[in-house]
This record gives sequence, C-alpha cells and structure tokens, in this order.
Amino acid sequence: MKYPNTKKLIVEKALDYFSNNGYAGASIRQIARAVGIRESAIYNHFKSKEEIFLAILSEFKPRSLSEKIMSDDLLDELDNPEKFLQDFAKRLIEYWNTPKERKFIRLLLMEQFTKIGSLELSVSDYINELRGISKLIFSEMIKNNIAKKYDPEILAEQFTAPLFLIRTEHLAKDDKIDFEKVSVMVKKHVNFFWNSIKL
Amino acid sequence: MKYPNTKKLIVEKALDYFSNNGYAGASIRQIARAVGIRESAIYNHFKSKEEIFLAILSEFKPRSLSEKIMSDDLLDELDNPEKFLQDFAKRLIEYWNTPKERKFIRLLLMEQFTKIGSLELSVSDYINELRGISKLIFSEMIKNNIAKKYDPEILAEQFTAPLFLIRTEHLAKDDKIDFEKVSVMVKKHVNFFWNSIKL
DNA sequence: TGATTATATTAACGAGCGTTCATTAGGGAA
DNA sequence: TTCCCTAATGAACGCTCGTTAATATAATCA
Repeated sequence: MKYPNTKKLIVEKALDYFSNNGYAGASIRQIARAVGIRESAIYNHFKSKEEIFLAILSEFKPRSLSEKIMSDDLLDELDNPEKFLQDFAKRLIEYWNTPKERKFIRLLLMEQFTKIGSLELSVSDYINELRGISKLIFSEMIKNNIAKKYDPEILAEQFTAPLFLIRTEHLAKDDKIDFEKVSVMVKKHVNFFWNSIKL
Repeated sequence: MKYPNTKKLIVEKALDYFSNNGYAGASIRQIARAVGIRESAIYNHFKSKEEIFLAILSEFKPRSLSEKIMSDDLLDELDNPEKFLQDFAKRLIEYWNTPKERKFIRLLLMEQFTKIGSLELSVSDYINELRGISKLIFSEMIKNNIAKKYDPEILAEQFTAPLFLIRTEHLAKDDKIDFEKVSVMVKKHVNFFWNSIKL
C-alpha cells in the first residue's frame, strides 16, 4: 500500500484547529487524532508545533491575488466600468468564501497579535494586495476619463474597506451563511461607489 | 493599611495578557504575578479563569458609544455638516485610541471565533452601534436637504467601514503609532465621503 | 480588646502540554 | 531476498496548566 500524504493532512487539520481555537488553544494531540495517527508520528513530518504553523502560513503568502481574481474575460469588460467593478467584487467574495480562505482569515485575525503570529502575519499586508490592484484599476479609469479625478489611493480605500468589513463580518465564522444576502450587500456597495466616482 | 483593590487589578492585568496572548495563551500564574500575588489568591476574587474573562467583557458591552462620543457642542455643529462629520470621526478615533479600547479590539478580534469568545463577542454587535448612530445622522441630513437622498443604511456603511478598517489596522497593535498620520487618513476619508453625498 | 472576615501563602492534585526515544512495521530499490 | 528508509507506535520526560485545601496574616467590627 502506498503511504498516504500524511504531511498534507497534518497541515490541513492543523489549520482547522488553529483557526477555531487559536494556536495556543490547539494541541498536537488533537491534530494527530484528527489525522488518524499518534502525536509522536507528527514529528516524523514536522520538528515542532511552530513549524506546522509556519507551513500553514507559507500557503497563504500575500501574492497572486490578481492571478486568482483577474482574467481576460474580466478585463474585456473595462469599457463597461460598473459591470467590471461588480464582477471584480463578485469574484473577490467568491474567493474569500472558499473554505480555506474562511479559515485563513480567522487565523489571521486571531494570531496577528500573538507572539508567534506577529512575526509573519499582518492584516495590512493582505489588504495592501487588494489596494494595489484597485489603485491600478482606478488610475486607469481616470486616465480614460470615465472616472472623476480623485486620488486613486483614496478611491482604492473607499472601494476596499467595505469589502474587507464584509469579509470580517460574514465570511469568517464557520456558520452557514446566506451568501445571497452578502452578494446583495456587495452589489449595493459597488453601485454606490461607482455612482460616486463616475463621470 | 487598607486592602488594595485586587479584584480590579486582576481584571486589568488579565486584559493585558488576554489581549496579547489570547485567552488560551494567557495563564492564571502570569496574571497573578503581574498583580503581585500568588495564583491561588486569584480564587478569592474569581472562581475561575472564565469568570475573569467574563468580568472583562462586562466592561465592554456594546452600548453608550453615543454618550462617549456625542455632546451638545458637537450637535451644535450640525449646520456645518462636513465639520460635524470630521469632528465626529475625530472623537471616534481618539476614543478608539485609548489604551483600554486598543486592548479590547485585540481581544474582540482574537476571541470572537473561539469557544469561550463566540458566546459573548460579536464584531457586528460593536459595529452596529456605530452604524445606528451614523444612520440617524444621515437620515437627519437627508431630511434637512443637505445630503443626497441615498439609503441611510448604505451611507452609514460607507462612512463606517473605512473607519473600522483604520481601527483594525492602526489602532489595535500595541506599537507606538503615528496618530497624526491616522488622523490624516480619517480626514481624507470623511472629506471624500462628504463630497460624495452633499447636495 | 477579641472575634470575625477578607485576603494572602504554600503545597499539592490530576490533567494535559510539547517533545523525545526506543522499537516496530512496511514499501521501494538492489 | 536483503537492505534501507520512511512512518508508525507506546511509553515516558519535564513542564505548565487550572484548581483546591489547609493554613497564616491582616483589616474590620462588635
């Protein structure tokens, strides 16, 4: 019989426990039991609890958001700016709504202040990724004379902040959520935002 | 000599440790040492660690924000709406910047997902307080024909979300921060917001 | 004053923690 | 088959955890 990919399973189950109980509140024994092995077997794959934590974080480095969200068919819509923004926001919250991202935002919010988390986790780093993309979009819109000549950074902030708040409030907890309701909130936000900046 | 108010000291130091290490990551012994007593003496004042946690939360029930922020001289400025909003936002972040509120927002963000925190802590509950006040303000502005006839709830959301994000990013960590820089960010936000809704 | 009450100490408990070690089982390469 | 390496086990380590019990001390009150 082939070996199952235990290392991957450990990271997976560790994310479950860390994101619900916090790093300090989760134990190696819990994780091992969830994987289906004894706690000592964990140390064949990781040399410490901290190393498991860092292995999780390495999967969520702030980068490549635009790859995951942007695509050619989205960029084709740039001549219909509101539709573009709506679709962009829609893809964003769909991505944030995936199970792994929901777990990660919990981990990020929980551990950003702790000793172990503060070294590697920064809310700003993750939001800055989205800010950067947004700034590019709005700079382009201004250049093309379809949006008012505001500071693109402020526009990025105004576009981004309500989305991140929706993520924090509705796309973090493990509960079943009414995603349709969240979608409506996002649509209303983007609609208001676009009406504020369109020429 | 009179007894020092040990109970209050325990709550104070517990907030320090809980807000930096999380509930699970902080120990009764750490807290006791910070207070200057042995861990067993804690139990003369609280019957469990959980009771200390709940005592902290009872100091931060979501209410009375308007009492802390609003005042007559602020309401007198309602005929100068932008100045009113600027001063309102300024008082808000000054309040959020107090040491206790900085610690509490960390505790809230960290513990909202854990077993013990999820019963009593909800980010939405705290933001809703601000949303309610904001909604009242904007309803009044619309009625007085000084703001565009948007849905007051959306206006409250647009006004509130960037402020809460600033709180999360810049008014939570224990570091020394450049408060002047934060003030400028808030001013820019309020200015953009007002320009979007003014008649 | 003496009795009472509140607050502290020291010591210990059972449990769980992260981690290590010696040993065993099993799949891949020679 | 034999050898090796990976991955598992069970037992134990030293430590810390939250909590309790017995006891001492210091402030309050009759």
